[in-house]
Amino acid sequence: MNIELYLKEKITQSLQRLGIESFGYDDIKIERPKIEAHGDQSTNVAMLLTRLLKKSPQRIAEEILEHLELDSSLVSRVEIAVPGFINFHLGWGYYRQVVRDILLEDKKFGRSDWGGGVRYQIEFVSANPTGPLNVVSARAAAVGDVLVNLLNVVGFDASREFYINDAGRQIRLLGQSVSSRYMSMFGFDESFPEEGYHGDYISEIAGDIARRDGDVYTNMSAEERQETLSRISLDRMVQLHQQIMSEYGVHFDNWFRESELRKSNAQEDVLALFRSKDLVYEQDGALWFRCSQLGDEKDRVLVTSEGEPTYFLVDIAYHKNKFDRGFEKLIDLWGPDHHGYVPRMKAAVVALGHPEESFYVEIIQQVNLLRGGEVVKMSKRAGQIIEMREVIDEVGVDAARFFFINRKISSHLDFDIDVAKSQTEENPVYYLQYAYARICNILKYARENGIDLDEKADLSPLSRDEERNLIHELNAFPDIITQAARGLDPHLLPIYLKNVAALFHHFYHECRVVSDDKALTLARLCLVRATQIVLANGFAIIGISAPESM
RNA sequence: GCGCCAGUAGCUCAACGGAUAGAGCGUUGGCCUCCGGAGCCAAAGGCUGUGGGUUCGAUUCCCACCUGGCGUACCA
Repeated sequence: MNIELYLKEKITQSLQRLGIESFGYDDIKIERPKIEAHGDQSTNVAMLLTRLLKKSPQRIAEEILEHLELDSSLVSRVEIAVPGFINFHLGWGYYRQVVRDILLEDKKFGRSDWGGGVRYQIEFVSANPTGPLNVVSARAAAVGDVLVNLLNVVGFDASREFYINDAGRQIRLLGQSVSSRYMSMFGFDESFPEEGYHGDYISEIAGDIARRDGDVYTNMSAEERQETLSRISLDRMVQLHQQIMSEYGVHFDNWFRESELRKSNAQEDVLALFRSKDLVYEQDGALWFRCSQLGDEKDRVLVTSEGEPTYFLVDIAYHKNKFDRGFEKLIDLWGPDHHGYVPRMKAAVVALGHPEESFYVEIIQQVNLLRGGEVVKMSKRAGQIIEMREVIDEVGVDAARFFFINRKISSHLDFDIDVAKSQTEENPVYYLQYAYARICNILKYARENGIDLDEKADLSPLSRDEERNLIHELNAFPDIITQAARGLDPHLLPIYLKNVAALFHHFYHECRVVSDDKALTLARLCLVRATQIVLANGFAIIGISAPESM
């Protein structure tokens, strides 16, 4: 049952009895106080009414209480606290019901239909196929994946998309870079492009091609060879990206190729639409978009004076394509180097005829890798890039995902490799998984001693504070999920799960589960099982494993 | 210059506008005859960068400033 709705309804009734009608009931907050002495649920309603009623909050709270009718098995005590809070202490009748509900709902506990099936698309990572994935991509992958999980759990219809920039100048540069390295392996000197890609992986790709196909490409014209090698290299990079995402547990619903978009002349449709709305003009031989009228700081070029569509124009066409596919809300996760790009893209979405709120950009802030307490310096030009591959190979998928989710996505993240790979008490991932493994062990131990979990067992033996605190926290799970989804704040989940694990460990140390007291054992096994359900459901959203033993 | 992000315990970070600002790590001291000690308990540690404002109430919202990171293309 939802105790917050129950209390809100009762308070509303009380207010009506007091003759208070014109009041924003949505502003009434029912929340869990931070401090135990303040009860299990608390409301600020009396404080909100001070200006309207011109009385002290305490006086108002007293009047509300006089007209409040509550079920005494659910709410054991109600108090008024100093500024004017009304604090509710919940009863065991309520707590037992919570455990029952969790056992009954099992994997569905935490799910809701709050989102009403609205179709979301989240586009993330979308790294250029001209090089290996870096650490920011790893963060974006974890965040995007968890966001989609969260949105789906609360009843949206969300899907994952990876955009492959497989067209344009950078792909030509890729072909030229590989071609130059390839040729030098056969003793030919082909100039390396000025803005080419210098990483070791370019030589590796060239070497692989040389081993596989020999010198067959040396006879081609430079143009033909570069074109061919570019296609081979591209396919290979995309394949590598797909493989690593799969290992990382991120399964995109769609890998969208820019080249397909270009083939369909989608840019022309955008230009035609913008022309019809008088949103473009020509100047200095280029075609400009009047985005300064739509919130951007200046107008931007859509077609260069060379007649080439800009990346921006193609990107507009891509976002139009997303809407055309029926998505109602788009979320893009971008790197910090693209935040200046947000206003123009928002302008474009509006120009396409969609409401501004239908398009969100979340900037995934940068990641500092730390090793031995020192920031690992990364320089793209020098080819010193820590690859996503190295990180997940070194620290493992569970730890990597957990650490990337563990921060607000708008915050810079210090990723300490030593901590992430440590298998000690320093590592919060193990703290959570240890709680889960311990639960599995207790259930196993009980079975071995002839006591099977009975989900219909009498729960009245539960009476300790440690039990009640744990149940109270378990009960917050659906609310945390909703909050995390609504605010696009995946980091709330690790925080919450750490609390659950801590309360469980505390309970474990204070309350012997499997004992000679059969009735108490059965009741506590139900609580242990309920905790297991919450941890498992939380792990599933974060995408980390739930080990039965460690 | 303009824009974005951040500034909270020694360190890494939390805190839908709420009450005495919380965790983890690190430090100090306790707890295994007992379902897993990868655990538990306790102590110490703070003028929430600075100054104003809005509010019954501000770490949170607004303005100004300081510090750090990033961005500011007819590149992608």
